[in-house]
Amino acid sequence: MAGSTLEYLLLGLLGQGPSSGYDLRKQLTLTPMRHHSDSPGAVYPALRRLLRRRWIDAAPAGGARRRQELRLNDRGRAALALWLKRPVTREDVVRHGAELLLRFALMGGTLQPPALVRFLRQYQQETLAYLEVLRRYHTATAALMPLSGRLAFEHGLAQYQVCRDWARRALVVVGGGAQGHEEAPSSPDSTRKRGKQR
Amino acid sequence: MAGSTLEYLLLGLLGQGPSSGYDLRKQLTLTPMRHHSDSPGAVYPALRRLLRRRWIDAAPAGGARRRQELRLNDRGRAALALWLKRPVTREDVVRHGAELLLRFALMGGTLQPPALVRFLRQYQQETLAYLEVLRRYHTATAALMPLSGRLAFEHGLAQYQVCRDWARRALVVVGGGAQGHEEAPSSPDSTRKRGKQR
DNA sequence: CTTCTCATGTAATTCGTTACATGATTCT
DNA sequence: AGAATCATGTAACGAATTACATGAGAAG
Repeated sequence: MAGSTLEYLLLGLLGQGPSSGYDLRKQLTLTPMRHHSDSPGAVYPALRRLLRRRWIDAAPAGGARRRQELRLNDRGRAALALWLKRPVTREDVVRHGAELLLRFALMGGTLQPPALVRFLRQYQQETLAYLEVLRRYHTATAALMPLSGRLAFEHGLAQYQVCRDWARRALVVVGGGAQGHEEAPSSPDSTRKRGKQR
Repeated sequence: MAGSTLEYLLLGLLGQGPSSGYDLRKQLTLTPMRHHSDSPGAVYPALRRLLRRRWIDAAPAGGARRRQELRLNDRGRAALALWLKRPVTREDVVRHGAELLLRFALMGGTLQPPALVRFLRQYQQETLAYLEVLRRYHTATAALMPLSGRLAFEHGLAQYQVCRDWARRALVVVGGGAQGHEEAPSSPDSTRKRGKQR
């Protein structure tokens, strides 16, 4: 029942419309943000696992070439939604940041805005808590670390600060920045805009 | 000859002094920045691979308990240095960022400052080139992406902007910020917690 | 004297990587 | 005709994860 990240990525791509294994691979190849492999030895076995679970269906596609059209079915859609709606754990934030962002990216296709807001709230909360841990550790041990170790640690710190800032901004964009629990909307600078593009 | 990231991490930890498998696991557990597992099923097999390659030596440690003291030997030191001095490729920057930072963190123990500078120069160059690719892709396709996809992509962009800023700052700190090109005024450019784009 | 921590491992499973294999079709 | 691309796979291997196993000393 589990499913790897690559499987869910393929599921999400198929959620945008039926495709073939070959075209899915091409999408993985051409996307510049490639955390995942596009090798046939990864993609095709993953697709067959999805077929075995009946999360997708295969049908020979019209055309001269040997080609299978893969299509996300209802079971697959449900499995994908279940994955997307998983709670954001500390473990996810610490060790599977890329997977979390993939989940968020794929949410737009099927889930409604409130689900995005829920995700971002949890993401923000766990990120803030983790940042606090990191900061504490940093002030406690920075003096003892060798220079390169300290710098590397500070790189990690900056990465999670970006996560925090991004979550705040994303909450504003998707419309969950103001209301909700314990966030006093009386302060007018909560919707402060920074770093707009274009 | 290959070696996994975890193996090199263990090698690096042993470079700071002999230890036992159990203590190595504890170090992995207690570090807040844990990209790696501390499970015995990962650590002990990795240590046995290192033993098989004769990169470390084992000796029963004095004391009442059953305990092995593992010690990095010359072959292991050479293998670690070889790994640390590997060139920074685009592939590394795109898909193995955490491994790169681990390499940098472990450099402080054995390599000299010029090696750190070389690493950071390559890191900076590849990061800048990759950022250019990402930026181009972003301006070309941002309008077509769904909202959550666009936001996730911008998260990735911000991550690599942090990498760029960190590399610049690290170069200044380790003393390689002046040569080559660009400026290096002695004024501390505390690029704190904000990556902005033009 | 039982429980906790120390300290080391094994087994089953899963997945990704690398490399190779195979035809068919389109291009030149 | 030959090369490139399309389109799908397989095989061998390495490594991580989870869960379980074991025995001994320390602590209450």
